Amino acid sequence: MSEKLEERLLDAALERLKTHPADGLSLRDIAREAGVSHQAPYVHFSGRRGFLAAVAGRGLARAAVEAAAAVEAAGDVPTDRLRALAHAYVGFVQTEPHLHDLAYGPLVDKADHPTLQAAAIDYWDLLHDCVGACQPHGTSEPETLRRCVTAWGTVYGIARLTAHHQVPSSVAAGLDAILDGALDSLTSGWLVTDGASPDPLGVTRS
Amino acid sequence: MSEKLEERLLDAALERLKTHPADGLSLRDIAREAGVSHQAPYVHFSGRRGFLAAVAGRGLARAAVEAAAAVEAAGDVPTDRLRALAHAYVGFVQTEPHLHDLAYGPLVDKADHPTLQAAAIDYWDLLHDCVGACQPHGTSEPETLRRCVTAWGTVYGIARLTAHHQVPSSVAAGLDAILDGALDSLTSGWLVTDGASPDPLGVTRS
DNA sequence: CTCCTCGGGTTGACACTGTCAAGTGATACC
DNA sequence: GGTATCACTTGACAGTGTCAACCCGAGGAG
Repeated sequence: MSEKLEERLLDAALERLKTHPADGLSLRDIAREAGVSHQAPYVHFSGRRGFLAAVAGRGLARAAVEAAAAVEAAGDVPTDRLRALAHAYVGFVQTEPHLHDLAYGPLVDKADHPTLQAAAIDYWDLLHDCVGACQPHGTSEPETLRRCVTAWGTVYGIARLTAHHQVPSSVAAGLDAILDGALDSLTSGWLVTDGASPDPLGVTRS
Repeated sequence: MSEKLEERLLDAALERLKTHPADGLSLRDIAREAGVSHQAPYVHFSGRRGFLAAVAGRGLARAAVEAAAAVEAAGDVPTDRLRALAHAYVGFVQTEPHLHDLAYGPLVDKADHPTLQAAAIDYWDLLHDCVGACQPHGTSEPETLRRCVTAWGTVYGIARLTAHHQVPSSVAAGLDAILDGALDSLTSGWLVTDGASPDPLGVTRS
């Protein structure tokens, strides 16, 4: 009873998400677990979607903080920082796949709750910073954005496919190697500025 | 009334999936639409999960057939075929994101229905063939599998992120360019056989 | 022809869900 | 003291998935 009810409900939902997918999550169940009536959540949230969005926002915000810490701990080399972000992201998807699905899936819209929107922006900014720092001088902003999406998509896809057991387990076991290989491939491709054709000899120019 | 009820139910569900996400799909609603009682689906399917799995199987099987046709139409050059597969996959995710989510998401397990399992295997085999044909001579099978997962993950991630409007719309508009760039990056990286460090000068050896 | 089985479908019930409407009680303010 | 507000409860309603029982027509066995 120490915390406020609003936070207790969110934390109970996050706890359940660790083991159960989001679509089966019941407002009444959460309320029961918190020892309040089935209508209590409606005082703090605008229906089920609003509640789920708030849950996703809280969870994603925490994940973003963890990821930022991992990036900081990785030192100053841009590719090391990007790699740390990628591994943090994969760890997030692996340990909390249902939360990740909720935050970036169709059950909820970023417009449903401001904290979700804010957390998504924080995470995106982190990605943008890490990818941007890996770009050679003179890379245009649109190209950087495209590379952000490519990098995110790559890590996202690999992480989600393995988290939901869609790839042979023998392959999933080597997830880290796959991820590192994909990142190497991405970053080495970035050494070429946009529009230009591949020019391996240009890699050393700052 | 011409078709069998089983197929009418599946088709009605696939139709609804084109516009509504799978988690809100109601068995009773589907049954009503087909003009039968709310219990009729249980004659043919083992509960909701079994029904959803069958729906996903039917939809994924069709998508696999379309993708295979697109690959064939692309000619004989391996990278062209892989590119055709990637674009077909992205088209599938873009036009039927909810069906894709259902087939590869946590709402359903491949073990829930044999047709889903078979369709998933067909699609995977298609991927494996296309990726395998792009590998230089002597690439080990485990390495090929890893590259399958990397390629699938990359395309899957980029497609799903844009389909669910998680990236800035200005970037999503250039989806094809992003996809082609990612594929170029992947395939050029594959010109190096596994274990060896990057060696740009070796790209021409067969 | 009668009897029986059985697959495809129906009806009815149950527990459960999200959500609307109204009520309650304490706390803060004029 | 009165009153407005906030956090919460109680009660209802429609809709859902699922279990159990029933029904009915076609097909085969005797």
